[in-house]
Amino acid sequence: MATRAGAGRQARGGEAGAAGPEGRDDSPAPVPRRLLAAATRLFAEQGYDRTSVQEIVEAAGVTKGALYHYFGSKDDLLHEIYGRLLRLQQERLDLLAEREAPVEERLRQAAADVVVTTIENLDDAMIFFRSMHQLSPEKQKQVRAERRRYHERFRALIEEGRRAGVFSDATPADLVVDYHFGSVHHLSSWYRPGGRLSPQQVADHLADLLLRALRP
Amino acid sequence: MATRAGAGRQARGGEAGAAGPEGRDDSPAPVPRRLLAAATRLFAEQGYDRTSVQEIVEAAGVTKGALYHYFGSKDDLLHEIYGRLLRLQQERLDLLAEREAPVEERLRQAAADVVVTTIENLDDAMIFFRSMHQLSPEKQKQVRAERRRYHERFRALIEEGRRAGVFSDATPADLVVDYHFGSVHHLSSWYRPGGRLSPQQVADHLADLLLRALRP
Amino acid sequence: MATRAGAGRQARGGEAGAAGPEGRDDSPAPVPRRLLAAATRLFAEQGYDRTSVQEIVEAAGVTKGALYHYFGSKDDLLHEIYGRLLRLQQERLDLLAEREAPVEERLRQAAADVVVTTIENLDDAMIFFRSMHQLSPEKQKQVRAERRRYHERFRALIEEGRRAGVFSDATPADLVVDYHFGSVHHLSSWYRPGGRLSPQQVADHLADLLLRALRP
Amino acid sequence: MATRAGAGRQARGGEAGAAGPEGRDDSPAPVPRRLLAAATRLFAEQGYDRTSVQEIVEAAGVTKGALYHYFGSKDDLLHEIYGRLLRLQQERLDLLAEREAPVEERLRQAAADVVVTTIENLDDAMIFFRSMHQLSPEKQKQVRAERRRYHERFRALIEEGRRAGVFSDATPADLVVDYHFGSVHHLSSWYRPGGRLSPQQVADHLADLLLRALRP
DNA sequence: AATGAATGAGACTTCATTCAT
DNA sequence: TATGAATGAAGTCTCATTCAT
Repeated sequence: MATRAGAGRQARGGEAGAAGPEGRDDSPAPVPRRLLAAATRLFAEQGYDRTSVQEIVEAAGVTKGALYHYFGSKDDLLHEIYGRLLRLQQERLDLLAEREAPVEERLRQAAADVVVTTIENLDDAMIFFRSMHQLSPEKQKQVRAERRRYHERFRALIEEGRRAGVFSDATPADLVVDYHFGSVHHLSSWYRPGGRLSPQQVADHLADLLLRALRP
Repeated sequence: MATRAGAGRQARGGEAGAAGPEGRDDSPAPVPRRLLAAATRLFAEQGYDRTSVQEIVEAAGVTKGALYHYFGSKDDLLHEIYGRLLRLQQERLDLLAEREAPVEERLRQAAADVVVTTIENLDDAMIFFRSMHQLSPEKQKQVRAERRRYHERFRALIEEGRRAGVFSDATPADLVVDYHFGSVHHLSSWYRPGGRLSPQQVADHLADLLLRALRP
Repeated sequence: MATRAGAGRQARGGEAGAAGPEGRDDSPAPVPRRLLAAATRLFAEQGYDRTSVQEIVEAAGVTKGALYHYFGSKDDLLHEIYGRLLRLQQERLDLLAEREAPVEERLRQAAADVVVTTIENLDDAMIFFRSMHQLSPEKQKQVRAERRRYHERFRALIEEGRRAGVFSDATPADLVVDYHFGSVHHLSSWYRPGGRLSPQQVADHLADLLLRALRP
Repeated sequence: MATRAGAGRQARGGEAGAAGPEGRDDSPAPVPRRLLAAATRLFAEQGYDRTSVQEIVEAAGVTKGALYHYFGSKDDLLHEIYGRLLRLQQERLDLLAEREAPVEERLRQAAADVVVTTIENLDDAMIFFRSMHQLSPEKQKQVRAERRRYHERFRALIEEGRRAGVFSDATPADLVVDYHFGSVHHLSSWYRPGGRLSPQQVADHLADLLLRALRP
């Protein structure tokens, strides 16, 4: 267990090593990375429960022993996929929210940004929304806590705008947040790459709807 | 085959028979009904793949043979649960949309109504959004077609309002529909019965957000 | 049991009743007859164990209750199919063997006749050779006894010819019988209706091979 | 998939390893070998459909998981049993047919040899003739193709003899082949080890019947 | 760091037969 | 004479995980 707990770090550590600063690295991706990529694709295509460990290791070109060397369980793969997306979005939201700009501008950018990064990681997002309930209760709790932190930061922006008098307060702020994130979750149900609208266009439209709904 | 083909009808037919006109029917619910109720609860609690047929029949107090007498597969149970909710919501939308009232009023009612019925059937809804991808491809196609019909009806209301000049046309109508239904899907992720807001209050707020976003 | 034991008779009784002497009977075939016909086709197509009672009753257009009214078990259907073919061939052999004709002529006709009737009842024959071991031990014993009687009658012809000096006695007679009946069994493995040779031509060739092998 | 694809080879590879060059190897037979032996015996005794996977693994002293580690399905076991016998007989026929000897001598030896090897592998042969139709259609096709190759080689011998003028051409050659192989198939229906005639005696008689039938 | 054989529990589904009506 | 709901045992196969090497 203790040994395996460190495995996640190694998996991530692998990312940095994949390409040196000189950019000339044609070595194959490291094993943990290949496993995560295979798992992500398969979970998105078939669902978590329908994807067997055997399929994952075959797609990654390794054996089961290797998977269990790096990850404590199948469940760990799922958790790592979540973590990847959550860390990315939290980081970007924190940066955007702290910028120097009118609050309505920062909210618009944050609302659009989460749409763009969700579309750019649509497999991760689909897995997130479909399979979170398949995580072990313990890990589920942890993920939910990280998500709450994200929501809180977003809600704080709305309330900041209200205090500044630029947003209506007709609707409880957490309902507004859920309204917007509902549409973000929903993206993986209908958005298809190569569709009529580019990710940025979709993002601008959805952010616009949010801002319009908040007009006083 | 012939036997099973008729089973769906009987399963639904069972609904009407559950309570006589005098309302005093203490006979046990018919077997197909009991099975659907048990499956609904368990799928919502544990997810479709994690719920075994054995658990369902035990919860319903029948044997596996009985289940397969009425339903061709576990998959059929899921399909029937979807159908139940879809038929209900489609019926209500059709009624609301044809009323005599200003279009903004009809849209507001439709937008709120789908929220209320979703909350009132939160188990069905949760199963719907989490497990639809676990249906057989064929049934998935059928469900998607019915859902599309629902969306189309909703979208037609928005476009009617645009032609009447009461809604903005800043955003493509289908995006607006997806925006709203995203929040409906999302309900099962955060709404808990007995919470701060009643189903109707939540519905009014969400409908209000939609209408505000559509203000010209 | 006792009641059902009589069912076989009724099933056969049904045969005579199917068409009156006037030949104008457009009533549907009686239920036991329809069941046997369906079972014969399905057993030949799919094998005995792979054919379910449900399939049989559906193909016959009746219900399971009806089947179990006329036949004590699935096994009974198989037994009845055997009996039909065995009775037919035994009857014909007895007639042929008693004719007034040289023994080599009678053997040739008997050897050809069993080929023709086997081809004309190819489904029954296929079931016979493939599925006899799936009968209950008791019924299997009975069938084997009837078959032995058939073989004995055939062997007697060979020995009659030997005593008359027209057949070689290089080979034990029972081996000769098995040699010929092997090829009869084998028919259902390769003969296809509408092939290059008519049933009678195939029969003549196989009888000829037997007679040639027996030349002194 | 990849794992199972290799299993067949290992199963057969296991054969060579069963006894070392010194012949003193008391290690237990390898798992795939034990499984095949158990399956062969049980299929012959009870038939393919009546033998459960559970019975096979119990007889082999392993678990179900082990069976499915080596064989993709119950069907694969059947296929492997067929393959074993087919490969053996094809190999022997090829050797015999190419010998330096008069064609009637080579045909007689080939005709007798297939009888002897069939008797020596009577379980395999019984399974072959009773259960081939229970193979998956795809595998059935493959087996039929291999069998056809065997028949073709045999038929070529007959035609060679005809061209040499030593065999009658009264009967189409393929009919002659079917005549003989019918009796080979039939062996498992009547031959019992320890009977009146030894395998070789039976083989000589049956080959003799064939040769006598072919006399000009 | 990695293999892959083996486990054992549990998955979904089928089926011949019975019985109240 | 016939129905069809219900049974309950058994069927084949899958899977996450472990462990000796």
